[in-house]
Amino acid sequence: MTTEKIRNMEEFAAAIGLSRPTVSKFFNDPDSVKKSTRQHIEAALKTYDYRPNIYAMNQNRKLTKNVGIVVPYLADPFFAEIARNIEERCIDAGYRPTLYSSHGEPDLEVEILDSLRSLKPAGVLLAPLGRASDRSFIEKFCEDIPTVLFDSHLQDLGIAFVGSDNQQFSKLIVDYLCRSGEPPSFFEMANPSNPNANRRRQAYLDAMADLGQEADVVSVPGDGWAFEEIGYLGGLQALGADRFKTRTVLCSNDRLAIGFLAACFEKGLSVGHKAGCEIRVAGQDDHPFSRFTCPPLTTIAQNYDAISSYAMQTLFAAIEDKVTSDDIKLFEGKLVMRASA
Amino acid sequence: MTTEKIRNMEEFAAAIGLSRPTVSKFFNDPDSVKKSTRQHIEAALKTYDYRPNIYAMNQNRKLTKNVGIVVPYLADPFFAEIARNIEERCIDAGYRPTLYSSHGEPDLEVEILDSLRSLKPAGVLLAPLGRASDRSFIEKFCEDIPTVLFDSHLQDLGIAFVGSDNQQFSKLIVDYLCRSGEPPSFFEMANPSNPNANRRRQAYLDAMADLGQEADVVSVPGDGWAFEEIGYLGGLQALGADRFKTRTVLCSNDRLAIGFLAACFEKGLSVGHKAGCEIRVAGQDDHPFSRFTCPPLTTIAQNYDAISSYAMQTLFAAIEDKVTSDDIKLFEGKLVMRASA
DNA sequence: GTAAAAAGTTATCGCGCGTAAAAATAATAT
DNA sequence: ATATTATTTTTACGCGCGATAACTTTTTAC
Repeated sequence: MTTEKIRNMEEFAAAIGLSRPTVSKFFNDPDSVKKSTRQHIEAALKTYDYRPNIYAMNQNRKLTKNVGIVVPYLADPFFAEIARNIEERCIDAGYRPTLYSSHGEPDLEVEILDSLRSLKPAGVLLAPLGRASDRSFIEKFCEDIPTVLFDSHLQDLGIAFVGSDNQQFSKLIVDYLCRSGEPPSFFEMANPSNPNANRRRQAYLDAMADLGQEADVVSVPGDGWAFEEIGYLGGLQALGADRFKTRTVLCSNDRLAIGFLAACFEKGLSVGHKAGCEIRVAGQDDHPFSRFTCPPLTTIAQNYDAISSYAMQTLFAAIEDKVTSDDIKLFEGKLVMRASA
Repeated sequence: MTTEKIRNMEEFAAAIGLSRPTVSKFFNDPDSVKKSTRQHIEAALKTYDYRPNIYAMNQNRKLTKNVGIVVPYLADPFFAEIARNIEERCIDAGYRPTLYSSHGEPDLEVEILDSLRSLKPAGVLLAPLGRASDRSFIEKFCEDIPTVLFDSHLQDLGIAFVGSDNQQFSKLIVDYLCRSGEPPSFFEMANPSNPNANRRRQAYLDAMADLGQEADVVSVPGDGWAFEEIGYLGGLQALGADRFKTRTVLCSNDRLAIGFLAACFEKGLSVGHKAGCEIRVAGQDDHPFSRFTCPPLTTIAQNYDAISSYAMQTLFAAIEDKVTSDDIKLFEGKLVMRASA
């Protein structure tokens, strides 16, 4: 065990009797060296625990294997889940993902993108803050670095956008609710930063019009990312003031619905579609926790897998082929019927 | 607007008529240059949008400003929240945090720590996977890089451990439950990877013994990090088989409790401490969503702020003073009384 | 066994910056 | 005006690796 600490590739190469360029070639593609030397290196790797410095590697490379993932709010399990999904796919594809959260703050989003440049990423998957984002800044960023947007669409930015078909989401759930009972009121926060919220409201209005029903939108105050609390407080207020025209409430998203359910509980309203229940509640997203609410939340499931998978594919295609296919891919949601509506 | 793109510090220095070392000094400490040149640089910084490359900066520095944050499972809002808290504190302290999630996989934890070395971090805040962690590997890592452990304690590793006083947690909630009604049964998963779970079980047993009550531990199968599902499925099974000796259930943690609440709901059991309720349920952690369960969950609140704050302080003290104070800091929890128990 | 192909070596830049010592310039004191 | 001190500049090297060109050695082919 002459385990003198190996400090760099030079020392490692010397220790195993090879030249540095050969070792370098090996790390960039193990098959680019002769099989015997490859095995030699691989064996030596277990004796001397040496690893090339990733950041030094990337410094002078024309194309790195880095991928930046930026989400607006990581404490939201939806983004945590989708980030996890994307990270795994990146790793499997041989890339090195680095995850960032804007924590709901536009300044931080800018800061992240700025420092992301130092990483020289091959590409970036960005779920922007939405309305609060510094559009012109992101625009510049997208010009320099292949960027696929997801979740939140910023018109004409990035090489592609991958998200959910909010039109279809709201249409689907409105149809279901109307078919199975009373037409729904729509519950939302007044100033959503995420543009999806606006599309969902509009889709609700359209769907209701299609069915010849009278729409009823209840907007409650609140901004930021504490959706459960907004849904809870707003729900208490709206229920107390009897603002809903119907006893069926479609929430703009699941987190709002979770807060609204808590408000219903506090008001002593029994939620569900069964006989004896006083109010039906539905959400949109199929949030990881929606299965475990009381009652379990009826919702429209985002296709996590499809979104992250397609976003990755698009990005990799762009990286490898330098295609700038400015397309928009929207995935449909699936109705998930549970006890709440 | 002679906005020729500035590519590096060399070009930037040349463009503003200074030498690179002077500019370099400025970026490492704006006060280390004359006030007039400092103002000169700061003004120029707005004309030419140049930023030093962070990774190149760190390459040849004895002490970087990088801080690694590693959590076991980021899709758990508890870790997401504490990570957010720590990240903000790092930024405010002038450090650059980078966040990693092991996604519950020991291999990935090792991989993360390995690649973290390339970052040359000044220090690392690590919440290990726990039982599943590669202890000897982490030990080596801690020898090389100042590391503060949090949440999950690995004996004798790192320069310090910061976490919650699980003894006190369980004692507090057991006392409360006994005082306010029937003594609790303890609901847990059979093979928790997090060592806190074991401490909580033991603390439950001790607390019950202290009060002269008969303990009742119900362990349900399941491993991994899908605690809600484990609590839900296990809860259904345990309730169905009538395994609980009492009608008061203390869950090992809030996520398990959330799943258990869903099981209770499905079984038609009304949860709460009010008259007419059939079962009381309590958790431990004060998970971000526990306020919004139906009914809201009575629990013991972890002191997020104190934990992250103290962990940061300890790490920075160690970085700056090179103190290796191998101490353990446990924060007490606060009883949060809500409707569920 | 010899030529051609493949693989490895040496050598030298380059990436974008930190760092340290020596030399030059500027600001302040006497 | 000279000495003193504070800043800045020059110069030079280092970090850990990628990339390329010109050779040399080994392997494969015939």
